[in-house]
Amino acid sequence: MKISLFNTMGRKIEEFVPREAGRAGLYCCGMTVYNFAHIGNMRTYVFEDILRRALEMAGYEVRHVMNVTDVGHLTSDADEGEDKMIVAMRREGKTAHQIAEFYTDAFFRHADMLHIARPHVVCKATEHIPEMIAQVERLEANGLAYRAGGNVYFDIEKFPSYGDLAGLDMENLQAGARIEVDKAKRNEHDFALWFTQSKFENQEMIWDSPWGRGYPGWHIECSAMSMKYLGEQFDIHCGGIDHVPVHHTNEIAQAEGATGKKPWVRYWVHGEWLVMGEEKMSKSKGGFVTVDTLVERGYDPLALRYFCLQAHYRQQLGFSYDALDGAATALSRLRENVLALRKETGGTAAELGDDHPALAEFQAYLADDLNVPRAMSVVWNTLRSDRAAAEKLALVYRFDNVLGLGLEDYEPPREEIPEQVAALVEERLAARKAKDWATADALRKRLADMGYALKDTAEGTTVTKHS
RNA sequence: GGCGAGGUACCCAAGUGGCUAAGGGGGAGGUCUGCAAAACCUCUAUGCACGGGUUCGAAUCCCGUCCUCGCCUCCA
Repeated sequence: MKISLFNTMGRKIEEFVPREAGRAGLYCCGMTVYNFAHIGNMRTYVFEDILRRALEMAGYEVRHVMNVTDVGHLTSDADEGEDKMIVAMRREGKTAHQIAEFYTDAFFRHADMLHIARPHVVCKATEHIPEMIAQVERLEANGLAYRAGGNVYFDIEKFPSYGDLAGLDMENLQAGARIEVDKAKRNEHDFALWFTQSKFENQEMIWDSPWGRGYPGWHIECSAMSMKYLGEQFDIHCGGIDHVPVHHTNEIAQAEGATGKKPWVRYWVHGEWLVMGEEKMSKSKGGFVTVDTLVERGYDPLALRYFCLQAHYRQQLGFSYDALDGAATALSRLRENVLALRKETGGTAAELGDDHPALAEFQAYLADDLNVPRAMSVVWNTLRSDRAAAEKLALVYRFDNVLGLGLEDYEPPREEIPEQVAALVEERLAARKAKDWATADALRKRLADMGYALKDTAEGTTVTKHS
C-alpha cells in the first residue's frame, strides 16, 4: 500500500516516501487553549487521525506529535488588540495556567469521544521556552533576525524562499489590509520572534530571555517543538488550511533559517473547513458548536466523525443538523449491520488475506490522497455483497481500523427500564398472547408517549428509550 | 487590490475525457410483522450553475458569464 498525498508545497499529489523506510514522523498543529474547540476544529483533527491510521495500515511506524499552545497569542501581529489568554482569564476569573489546563482537558475529552487517537507526544509551549529561545538565538547568529523596538523580528528579506508554501506574491501582498502595521518592522511582512514590549498589564506569562523579560512570537513554538521531537527534518506537517499563508509560512522560514537544511518538512498536508451554512465556523460568526453541544442535543459524538468521513478532507464540508441526522442514521445502520453479522457468525470473523479484493479496493481509495468518501462506499457495497457473513465481518473490522467508528467494540446501550415501564410492557405481552391487539397497541402507544419504543422480534420484545 | 477553493438529485457528497454519474440520508414501493418498529430489497439526476467551443466522445479540457465561500489580523 503506497500512499499518495496532496502536498501543499508544490500543490500536487505525490507518493509518500518517508525519510527513513518504514517510519513516518507526523506533526499536527494543535489548539491554542483559550476556549473550547468547536466542531470545525475537530474536523481537522479527525482528518489527521485518519491520516495517521492510514499510514499505520500501510505499515509505517508513525510518531505523531501535537502541540498545545498554552501561551497567549495576541489578536494581532502588530502587538495590538488583546491577548486571547488574558481575555479568557478576565472572562472566567482564572489564572492563565488554569485556563490552559481546563481547555486542554476539554480538548482531549472531545478528541476521545471522536475516537481521535492520542498523539504519541503532546507538547506544551510553556514547557519549551528554552528551545524557542535557542532557535531565536540561532536565527540571530545566522543573520536572519534583528532587534527593534524591544522586540526580535524575523527578516524575510534574508530568506528568499519566503512565501513559497502559500505562493505568496510579496510585491502585491497588502499588509495591514485589515490591521495597523507595526512601525518597528523593517519589512511590513516581518514577524515577531520574541516580544518584550507588551501593552498589557498583568501579563503573567513572561520569561527571561537574552532580549529581556517577555514572551515568544506566535509561530516559534511549532518549529521548536516539532524539531525537538521529530528531528531537524521530518516527514509530514499538517494543520488547517488557514495555516498555509502565515503560520506555516513563518514556521518554514524559522526552521530552515535556523538549521540551514531544506526541506524542513517533506509533505505539507492541510484540511479544509467545516462550514456553517455558507460561512466558515468561527467564534465571531457562523455559530459555535462543540462536541458537548451535539451530545446535549442527543447525538452520539461518533455521528460527527461519520459525518466528516463522508467528505474529502480538501473540500469544504457543509454542516447542518439535517446532514448530521443523516450521518447519525447511517452510523446506527452500520452498527445494526455489524450486530446482525456477529449474531449470524457467533462473533467469529473470518481470517482475511492482505490481498483480499475488497480490502485492496478500500486501501486503493485511501491511498489516493485519502479518498475516504470512496472508501466508505466500499464499506456499504461490501455489506450489500453476497460474501459470507464471517468474511464481511472481518472486512468491516479491518476497514474500521482506519475509520475509527469503534465497530468491533460496539455494544448496544443497555437501557435502565423503570419498573412502571416494565410492568406496562408485561401487560402488553399478555394482551398480545391473548391476541387482544387493540389493548396491545394502546399500551404501545402509551409507552411511546413516555419515550419508550418497542421492537417485537423473534427473540422477544426489546425496549429502547427515546425515539 | 492580490491569492485560493467551489457551484453535481430534496439534503450531505464522490467522480476531472469514454461501460448504466459512487456512497449515505430523505422520499416512494415491497419483503418481514397481527399491525408496527428494526432490518433487508427495488426505484428515485438522459442530468452535472449558465452560454459557447475543442473532441469520435466532456460533469470532466478551453473561452466567456453569473453566483458562493475562504485567505491576505489570530484562527482547524
